[in-house]
Amino acid sequence: MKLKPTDSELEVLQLLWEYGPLTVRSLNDKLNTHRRVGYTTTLKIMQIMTEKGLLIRNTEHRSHIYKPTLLPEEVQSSVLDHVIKTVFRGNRSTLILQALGNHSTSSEELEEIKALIKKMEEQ
Amino acid sequence: MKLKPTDSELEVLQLLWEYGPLTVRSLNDKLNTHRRVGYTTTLKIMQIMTEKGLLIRNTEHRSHIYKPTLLPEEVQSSVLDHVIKTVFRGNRSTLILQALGNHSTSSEELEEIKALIKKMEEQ
DNA sequence: AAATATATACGAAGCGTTTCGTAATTGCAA
DNA sequence: TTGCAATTACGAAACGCTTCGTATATATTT
Repeated sequence: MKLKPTDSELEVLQLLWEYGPLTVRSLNDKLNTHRRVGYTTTLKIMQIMTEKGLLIRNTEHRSHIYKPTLLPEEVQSSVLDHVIKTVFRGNRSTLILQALGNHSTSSEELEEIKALIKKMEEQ
Repeated sequence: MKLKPTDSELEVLQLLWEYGPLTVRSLNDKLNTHRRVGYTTTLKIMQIMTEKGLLIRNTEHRSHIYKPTLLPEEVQSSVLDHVIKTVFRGNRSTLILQALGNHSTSSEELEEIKALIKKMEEQ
């Protein structure tokens, strides 16, 4: 899967993943709790995302209801692959070490990661 | 640091980090081993990057010599922060688990990561 | 049913990136 | 020193994203 959603598109996806399918109106309302965006701007972006296949919409009623075609994990993994390729010269572990090293990670997170490593080693 | 280099800009940076300071000519040559790009295209991109402060150039000689202003780690960390914020809802460990989980990681990489976790726990 | 409100559709402007053609400049060689 | 080759500078076109105004369509309300 070869995706590179824009930041605006990601905002839309995040909200739809969090709240479930929404109309343009309600999604725009939620967007506007964070930053000021015009209704028709949001409409246009969601229409383009639909053309691209990022969203599908139910047009039975007057207010169309939009939902993502992809799961968060699918988009995350696609973006991650792209970043690894372009920013980390294809070196995945460098990315992991960067993410681990440059910031304080809580001990719960560390435990979680250790557990996953253990599981991977057992295979 | 708030950066979001384009893919073209990252290509340039990667080559400069790998080979050291270069003229437009030689960088463009290296680029063209991978894909076809016109000389003036590369020139323009590097000029814009200089305006942005991503590169600095030595103009003593006729052929200017360009080099990055930032280290790979600085750009990596900045891009990573942005991805974590926009794609992973600010959740760093989700990114790490994704990077670990979705692909086969070699046992050397796993050892490297385990070592880093150990070091972090000891602090 | 007519007026009003709300939704979608359409089109265009502004901006940044990429691309390249062409002009201007500079160094080197004949 | 005149001409050629290489380099930078400039400008513009094409494209995609974001933004919004306006037009059109569709409900709802009075």
